Amino acid sequence: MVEPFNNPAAAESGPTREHLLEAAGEVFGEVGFRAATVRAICQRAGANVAAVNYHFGDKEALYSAVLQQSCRVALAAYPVDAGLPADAPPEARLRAFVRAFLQRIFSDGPAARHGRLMAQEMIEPTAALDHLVREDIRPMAQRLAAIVSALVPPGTDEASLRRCSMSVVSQILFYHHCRPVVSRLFPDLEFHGEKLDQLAEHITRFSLAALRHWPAPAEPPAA
Amino acid sequence: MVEPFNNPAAAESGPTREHLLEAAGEVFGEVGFRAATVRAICQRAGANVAAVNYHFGDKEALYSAVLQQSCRVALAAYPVDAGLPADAPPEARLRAFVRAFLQRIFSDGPAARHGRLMAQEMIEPTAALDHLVREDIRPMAQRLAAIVSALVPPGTDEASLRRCSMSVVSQILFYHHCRPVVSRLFPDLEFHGEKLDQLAEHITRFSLAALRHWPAPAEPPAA
DNA sequence: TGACAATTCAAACGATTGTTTTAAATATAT
DNA sequence: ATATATTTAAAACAATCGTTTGAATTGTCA
Repeated sequence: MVEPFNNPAAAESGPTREHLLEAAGEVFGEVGFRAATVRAICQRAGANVAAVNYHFGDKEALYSAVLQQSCRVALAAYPVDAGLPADAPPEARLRAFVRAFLQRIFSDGPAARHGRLMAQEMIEPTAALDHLVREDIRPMAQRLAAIVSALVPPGTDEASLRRCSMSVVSQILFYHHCRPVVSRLFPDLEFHGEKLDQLAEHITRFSLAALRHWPAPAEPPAA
Repeated sequence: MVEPFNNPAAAESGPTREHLLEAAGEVFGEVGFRAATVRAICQRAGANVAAVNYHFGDKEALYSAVLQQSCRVALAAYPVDAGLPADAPPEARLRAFVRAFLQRIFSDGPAARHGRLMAQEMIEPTAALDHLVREDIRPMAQRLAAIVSALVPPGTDEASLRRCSMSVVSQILFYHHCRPVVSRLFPDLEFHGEKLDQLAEHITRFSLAALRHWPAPAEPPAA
């Protein structure tokens, strides 16, 4: 056996594999999948150039492993409900959702990598995205939908509900996805500490104002 | 003279240069700056491999030219105010702004390229972004700020105003920037014709509901 | 037409990419 | 300790990249 990368049991072996995952997370997050070179990753990991192919098969398999691990790390660091009971008022749950999401994206630690990786995945989707949407993003979207559903008038149709959910997340993701433009337009903006909390508060208030005053569903046309 | 690319007067010479701009717009829009190869561009333009360096100097200069031209094309195809008088009611101006922005991004024609190029510029900003922010994005941001300013209560502070503007554009850009995830979550969503108008209407209503009731009373944070 | 500039072309250059090879080093088990 | 399997290491591979070169071609004006 000279290629342990397809051995599921060996997936937790050796420190080199861990170092590669760590280094690859940094490099991929900094320059993206395509611009990242296995040589740069291996150098940062203190490993040989052949280490990636030996431990993971090829560059893309390493990237896939990085993406899934970074998602786990980010969600573990900043849980969706931030320790809030499921029966808390929807306003509080929305506020917690927005805050945790922003922190997950703008944190300094390794949790921030996931945000950068996802942003790059939006430009050049890889096969790893399907797995991620199925396992992590869809459940999160359903959680938000539940919160939004408790805020809009009862009987709001499904399509409006989905669009309202997206109006909420869009405000969160915007500052991250469009950071190059945002920081050029407003160089004084910051995205950590108290400033991040203020941003979360703004998004929450804006969304609450819209959702609370969302027009009641129109009368369905008689069939 | 064997390098006409730095001759401003020669910038409008020959059909090859135009073909290169056209082909480069397509290729850059499809795969991004880094993944695009000058060979692919030249092949699509029916030109020699050396044509890019001859007419533009290097690959990045060609990209810069493409980015600026695509911005002009997109703004010409879908103007910001959509032929609306400046003294129209702010609600109508917001609706026109949102609609034109969405159409600019999701159009099928060459105007759509600009959206894709900008999305990639968010991931890997090039030197061309500074010029673009200065010349096109900032004026557009100020137009939106004027509309928003007419909708929120007078005396709203500058920071809130900026954040509200961003809450509006964020909803527009979201569907474009996160399309890989959105279309995996909701495969039935479409972004053209009537569906696009409905989306514009949603974003307008959501934003109007929020802005008209700004500032919304914040829920006291859960203890 | 003839001279000169502008443009195109095939070919190659130098650098970098992901990956493979082959052998040496290390760990593990008998 | 010996044999076996696992892991590391240096070197090279084949492919592709942006760019350059120098000659051939085309266009232009006297």
